Amino acid sequence: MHKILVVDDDQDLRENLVEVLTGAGFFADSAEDGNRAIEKLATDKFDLVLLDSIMPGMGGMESLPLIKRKYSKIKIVMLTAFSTVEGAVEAMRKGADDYVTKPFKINDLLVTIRRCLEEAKFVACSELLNMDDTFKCLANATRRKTLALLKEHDKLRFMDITRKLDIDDHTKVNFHLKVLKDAALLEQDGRKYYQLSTKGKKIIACLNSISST
Amino acid sequence: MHKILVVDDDQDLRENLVEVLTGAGFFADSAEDGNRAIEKLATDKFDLVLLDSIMPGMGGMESLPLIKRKYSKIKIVMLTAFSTVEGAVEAMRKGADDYVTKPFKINDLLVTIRRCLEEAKFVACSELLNMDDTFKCLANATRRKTLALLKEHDKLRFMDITRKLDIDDHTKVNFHLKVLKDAALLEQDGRKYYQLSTKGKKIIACLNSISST
DNA sequence: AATTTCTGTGAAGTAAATTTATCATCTTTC
DNA sequence: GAAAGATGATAAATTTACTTCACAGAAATT
Repeated sequence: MHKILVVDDDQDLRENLVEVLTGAGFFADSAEDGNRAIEKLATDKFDLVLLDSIMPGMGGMESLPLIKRKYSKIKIVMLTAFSTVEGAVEAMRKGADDYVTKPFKINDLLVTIRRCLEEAKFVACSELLNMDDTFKCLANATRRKTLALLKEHDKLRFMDITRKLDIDDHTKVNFHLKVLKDAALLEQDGRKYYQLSTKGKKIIACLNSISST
Repeated sequence: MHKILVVDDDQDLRENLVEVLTGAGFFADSAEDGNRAIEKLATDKFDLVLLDSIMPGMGGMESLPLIKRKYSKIKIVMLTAFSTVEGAVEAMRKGADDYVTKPFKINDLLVTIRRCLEEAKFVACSELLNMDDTFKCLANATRRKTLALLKEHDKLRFMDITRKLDIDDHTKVNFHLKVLKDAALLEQDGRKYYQLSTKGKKIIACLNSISST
């Protein structure tokens, strides 16, 4: 069962939402401002936070990046009364997963919540642990360099890669390309050009986010 | 020099923007709808796309996900006249990096553009290639499992880890913990509890994003 | 104080990954 | 159609990663 934290200074709305969410099959708890929310998040595990943007004490806009940074997998839906395009854009830039304007139809909110949770569907660690080939592949600098090359040049032929890697023995490159192909990080088109597969692109994007932050 | 593609059906605005952007030190080109934009992106490399949301032919909302999926590293700033909160949220959810409402002050737009490009600043591949220890670490399933365990339990002692991994020879676990520690993915506090380091947390978050999408 | 559990080291052996070397085929190009 | 370069398979040699074993001090239990 998914756990949702409702953060709003309006007690009526808070209690109401908790009731509705409970009725909709969620576990729901609530907090009256950003500080209390962060406390609750520290002790209890939640899947999603409904966050009011303006509250006495710490507001949603302030607590949003704090929460997102610490609990990156928790989905956050901003709930706001005085909504502007700028505010929405800022919230999304800060890491909100969705943004709902008050007053809202409760059904719309439920749809939004379900969609966010669906996106969060987390292959936990079981799948992560099965990515043995992928990680073994990435363990080698030559192969990572090859991926980087293909990221930059889109398509390359065997000897292009060999030369760009500055490796004189082409059979060594051949070995690594095979490993990469077996791990499905790259593929060859009809003309034998090597290119990143979808999986490969995803990995590269991810790796860049590791090293850049 | 950064290359920017202006996509708008209004010829005046298009030419104007290209001129201003060129004056501001960018290379700028333009396209009059989504289809033409996608064509231009296929032949030429761009760093950022200014995308009008409503155009005859393929609009920005339609082309946005197509562009983002194919060229994940290109930043996209939506430019829109009839702007609503819902529209802004939808655009951001679809992968826009920012959202500007027409009419805009040219200076505000430049600020937005520069910020987006700054964020895109790509540690290229040099840094990525130096992460040898990190990747070698992740190449081993036992070590990944250890990271996953620590992600879940925050702090664990040596024998806790050994038992949870269901490994009878504790010295084997010791070996892997040492490798993880050397790669700075985890650390020990004064009481010898093992926990994820900042780097380790970042890596784990990243790995989850690989497997979940 | 004696005993068990926890935490760790280092050497030596085993397994796996990588490199090197040898050879085969397939395309272009002349 | 022969020569030259591009591509790739396979096996042996080497390097690196991993496991096992023997041992030992610290901390907790009895």
